[in-house]
Amino acid sequence: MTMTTELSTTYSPKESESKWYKIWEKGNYFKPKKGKANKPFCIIVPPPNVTGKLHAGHALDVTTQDALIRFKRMKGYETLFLPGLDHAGISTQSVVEKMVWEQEKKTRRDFTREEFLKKIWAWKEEYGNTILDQQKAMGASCDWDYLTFTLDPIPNQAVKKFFVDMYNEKLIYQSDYIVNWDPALQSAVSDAEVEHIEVQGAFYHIKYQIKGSSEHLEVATTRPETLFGDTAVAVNPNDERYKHLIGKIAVIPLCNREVPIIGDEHVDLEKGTGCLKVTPGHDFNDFEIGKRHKLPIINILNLDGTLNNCTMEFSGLSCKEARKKIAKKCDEIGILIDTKNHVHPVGHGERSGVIIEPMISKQWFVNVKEMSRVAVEAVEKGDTTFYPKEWENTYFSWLRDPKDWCVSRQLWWGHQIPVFYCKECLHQWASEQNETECSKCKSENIYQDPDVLDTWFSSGLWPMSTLGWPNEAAMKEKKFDTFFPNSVLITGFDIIFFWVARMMMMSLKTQQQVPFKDVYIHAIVRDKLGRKMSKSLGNGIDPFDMIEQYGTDAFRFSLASGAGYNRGINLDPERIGGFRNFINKVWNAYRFIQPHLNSGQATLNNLAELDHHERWILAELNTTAKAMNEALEIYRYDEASSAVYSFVYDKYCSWFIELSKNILNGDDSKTKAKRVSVLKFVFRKMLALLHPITPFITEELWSHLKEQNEDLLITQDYPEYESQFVFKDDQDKMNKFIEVITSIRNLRASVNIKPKDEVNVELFSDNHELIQYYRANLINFKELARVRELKAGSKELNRPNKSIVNITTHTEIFVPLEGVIDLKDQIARLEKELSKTEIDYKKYEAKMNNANFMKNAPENVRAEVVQSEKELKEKIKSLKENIAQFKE
RNA sequence: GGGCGUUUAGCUCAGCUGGGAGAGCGCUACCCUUACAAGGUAGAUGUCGGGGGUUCGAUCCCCUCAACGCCCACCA
Repeated sequence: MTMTTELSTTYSPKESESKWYKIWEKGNYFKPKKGKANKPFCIIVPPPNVTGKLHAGHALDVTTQDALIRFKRMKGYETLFLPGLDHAGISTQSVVEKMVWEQEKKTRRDFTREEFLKKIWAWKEEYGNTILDQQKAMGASCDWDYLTFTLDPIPNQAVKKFFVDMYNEKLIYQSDYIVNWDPALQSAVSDAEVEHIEVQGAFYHIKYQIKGSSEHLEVATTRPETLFGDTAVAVNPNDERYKHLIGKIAVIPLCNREVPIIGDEHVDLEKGTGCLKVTPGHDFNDFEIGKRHKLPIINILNLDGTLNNCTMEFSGLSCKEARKKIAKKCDEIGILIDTKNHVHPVGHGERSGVIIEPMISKQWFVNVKEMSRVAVEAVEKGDTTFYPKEWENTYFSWLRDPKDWCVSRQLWWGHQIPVFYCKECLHQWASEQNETECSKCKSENIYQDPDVLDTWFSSGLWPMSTLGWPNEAAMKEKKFDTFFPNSVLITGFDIIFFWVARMMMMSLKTQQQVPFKDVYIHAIVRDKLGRKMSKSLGNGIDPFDMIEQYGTDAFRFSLASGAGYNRGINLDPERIGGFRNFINKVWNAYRFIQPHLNSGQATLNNLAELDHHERWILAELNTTAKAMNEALEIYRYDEASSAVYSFVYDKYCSWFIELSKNILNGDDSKTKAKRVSVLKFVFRKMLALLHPITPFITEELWSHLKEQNEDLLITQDYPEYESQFVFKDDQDKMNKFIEVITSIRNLRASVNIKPKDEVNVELFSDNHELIQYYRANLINFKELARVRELKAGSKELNRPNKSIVNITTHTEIFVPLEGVIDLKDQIARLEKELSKTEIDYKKYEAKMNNANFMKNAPENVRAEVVQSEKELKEKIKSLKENIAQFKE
């Protein structure tokens, strides 16, 4: 008895999505298991910020990573997809500070450190997991038992170990150095966290008097307010204009401090006036000049960026206000010579958005010189490969010119720096333990460095710490040796410096090997007009809306179809709608075969029994499997998607299902059973091919198609290329069949024959094999082009009189008509075809007549040209003969 | 200032080591045909940014110009 369930004509994603995710997760399907490939495969999720909400970029992360994980899992790899969360020091602390201010009108300084950290932890517990739920909604097949937070004990242990080892090697050092100071955060930040933005400013030309002389220097500066910090004036030693002044004394306006005039090559003769005020405390270049000339350093700023008490009546003002007032005052006393508009780049805090002030401050630095050299070498040697390869340049450009990494942050939320100070003997030491007494004098009067480490310090150790390093028991439990190095890192290009480079350095330093074999840099998701998604533009696409509207599978397919070696994906919700339709197509293909399922088998026992169309669809399936395997191996999700899309739509649905209808509706039960088996066999393979990209609908349909003893689709074998399914001749013939059918349909449409009305068709060919083939396919012409009677014969035969005609290579298609035929129309159509064909033909003819081509072109190209030339010639002959006939 | 990238059908983009240009969406016409109107059938559209070169042959390689975008860079 055939059991049929009523199925809706449209697929509704919601139910199957939540259903299958739970079944997979509860059934431990996401856990690493040894499979037939007997190799590990591990991807670690770039940990999203706990402040975060899933955005389109994360959705792309999940899609590309999960598709690969599912693909490899099906291929029998021991797969681990490792999830995590990042404490994101600055962002998270800021969010909580803002919240506390709104709720209690208090700043963090109104609390003790412990009290405030408690608030952040509470916040993290409450909101931190939403993004994980969203990843689950995207279908991420992570082993959630591996979930790691960057502040968990093991990452903390990793951070301490790395820091202490580096400290003891003197590769981490403390120094009074000029750093990027973020006045809003009141913390140092690293170079990578500074964004240079072009702003409209001005060059102020100010007169600096020379002591004991009537001469003066004209200094050009964009920052007159820093003149209180000037400790020299510099000119280029080769500058004829000023050379004679070197060694003399200049007097700083307003404060009348006397400073030397020095010569330094750094000064550009062309820029400004060629005369530079040197402020070593607040400018990176000046700091270097100061070092070279042993100049004193004067700090003129408070930690919040306002001017301090070295600045006379200007103290307490912001730089911006002070600049205005100082310029005004200089003007009043007649030393402001000129003000010129000037557009120049100014560093802004990546997180805070405020202007970064270069300031001298005692901070911790990592000496990255050697580590970056090793990291560059590893990629040059190919230990790690970037896809697409061009991104290696970006990676190199950062690491080949390394600056020491400022890692201390004056924040509370993060890994506290494991350095201790003794108040008694002033001893300083680093330790992985929570120290209670001085390691030297045993005094208990000690304290730990209050600062925390840059968030990227713990992120850099992520591939190791998530797998248990440096805790040996944890490493064993988490199978460090199996999953490290990871197989591939998938992320966006915006964090190549921040993250990829640091992981490379820190892994090579601690493990003497690279952290991952491949790095796939995916595109940045933009809106449909190619603009960055941003709150201010309001053009953000919320993944949850997309899932709600179109279903996760459709959303994943859209992202996959846009993910190749490109830099941007312009995501248009309408496109997702298109893929939703595709998903629905799969659903309906299932609805078509569903009533017949019981009469067929899931396996094909005897390939020799298969008919032409069955061999054809298997060959097409095989081609698709090959293309998908190859594409996914090299992160060409776009190619994989388009291959499977075209197979499902253009091969299976448009032709194979159509060609199966007469068999399924017929009486020949043996033929029918065979056809159902093939439909089922191919459908099952098709689901497997699709599964990595669209896991939910495929698992849903698999549950209807699987045998009782079979497990879920997520564990089934991924279809591979198989030589037994190569049927080249059937593919060629089928292409011919499709061409002729299309041609008949075209003729019907050209004279408005109703879809229901039948026509007679006569085919004339110069190819005997084709004639036989057409004759054998009578029933299919009937089905697909509403043909009543089909004659196929040699071109030697007479053509029917009143007909409409199309000409293809090797075949003339005649549809005899009863009524009046518009000869003009007919001739026009054929002549259009003729001229097109002739243009084509001439190209080939020219080649054949080109001795150089015949001499130089490779054999296969030549053969192709010869073949095409022959076929086009034949077609032209047909066209001409028929046109002549109609003109008579 | 340095570097990278992009420019192909109305829109978004493929086009692998050079052999004669493709997809999706959109558009037009006709169809509710017994899997699917979230559908079917047929159809239109390209000086492959401009110019030059290499080659038997260039969307693809080289040079050059142009437009757009991104990244890096010490605020004279």
